[in-house]
Amino acid sequence: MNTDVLLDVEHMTGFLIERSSKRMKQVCQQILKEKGFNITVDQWVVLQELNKNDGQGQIALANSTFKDAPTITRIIDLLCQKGYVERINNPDDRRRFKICLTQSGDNLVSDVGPHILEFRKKAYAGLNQAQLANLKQSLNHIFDNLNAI
Amino acid sequence: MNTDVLLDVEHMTGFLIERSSKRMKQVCQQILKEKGFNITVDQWVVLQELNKNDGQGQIALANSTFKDAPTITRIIDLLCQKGYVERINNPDDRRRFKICLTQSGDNLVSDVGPHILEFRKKAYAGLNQAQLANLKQSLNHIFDNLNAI
DNA sequence: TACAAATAATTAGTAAAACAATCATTACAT
DNA sequence: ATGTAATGATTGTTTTACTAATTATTTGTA
Repeated sequence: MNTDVLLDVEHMTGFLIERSSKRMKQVCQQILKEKGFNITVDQWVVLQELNKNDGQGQIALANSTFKDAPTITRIIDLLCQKGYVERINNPDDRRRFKICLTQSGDNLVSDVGPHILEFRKKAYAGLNQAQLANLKQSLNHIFDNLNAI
Repeated sequence: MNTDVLLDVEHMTGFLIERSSKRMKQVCQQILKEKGFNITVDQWVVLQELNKNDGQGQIALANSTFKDAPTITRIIDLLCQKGYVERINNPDDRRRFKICLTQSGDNLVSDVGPHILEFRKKAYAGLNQAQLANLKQSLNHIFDNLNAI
């Protein structure tokens, strides 16, 4: 196997994407813990999506958070246990739940939100709008390439 | 919470990084499965690192693959079971193992390698060297920002 | 209407990630 | 030289990801 090929720019990119992704999650989780919030980053992502669009079914929630159905089931289980979310029966389709933030969940989103914004500021410090736009574009390009397979 | 702030460029970037990272792993895993290789992407990452630098201890391996020590322990366990890797006792320091590719592991790396290179071609198709360099730079910038916290 | 296909959600099993705690061994410091 | 700290690896627990299989309900069709 050709070591030169393995060590070039293309080789590292996938690793760098995963590394940044992991580090962002690690630091974000650390902040949630320090501030005394008893949720994981993935649970936060779901709460935030519900805050934008409450009452979604689990499949819709899975799509909008890029998680799969079993994962959403378990995250919702945990968020229900913690009282941040409720499964509401949908009379129009008894297979489906409406997942809704409780008052407690709504309050949590309001409390956590500012810390997440502050985290993002730190994460993206020193990158200008053009660089961020390029970053987004390249990431979407790779994502689209892989969806076409 | 201000929805406008949540929906701007900065907001989405973290999600896009994670989404691309996940999709890359999904597609890569799918290729490994289709081609009949009985390893996970994370196991491949470790094998590949050993191919570059054989005989590392587990801590070194953890650092070079950006995984933590317990994760490496378990990945090495699985790779040993499959016969691709061996834990060699280190007489200089009896706390430490040398993790070494077996002949079978070495063959596997040679067999898998070309498929991974082909995968990368597809993933990065349509991005030129400058765009890839910018992507790397921005990802490293974010990573460095978060290591400074 | 009845039967088959599709959909929403759940369950089970394995792998990986994070964290904390533990154990053995080595290094250091007085 | 002995006790303490640091290091390498492992184990345990919880959460997430993926796959496959299952259940309940709805849709579509013959």
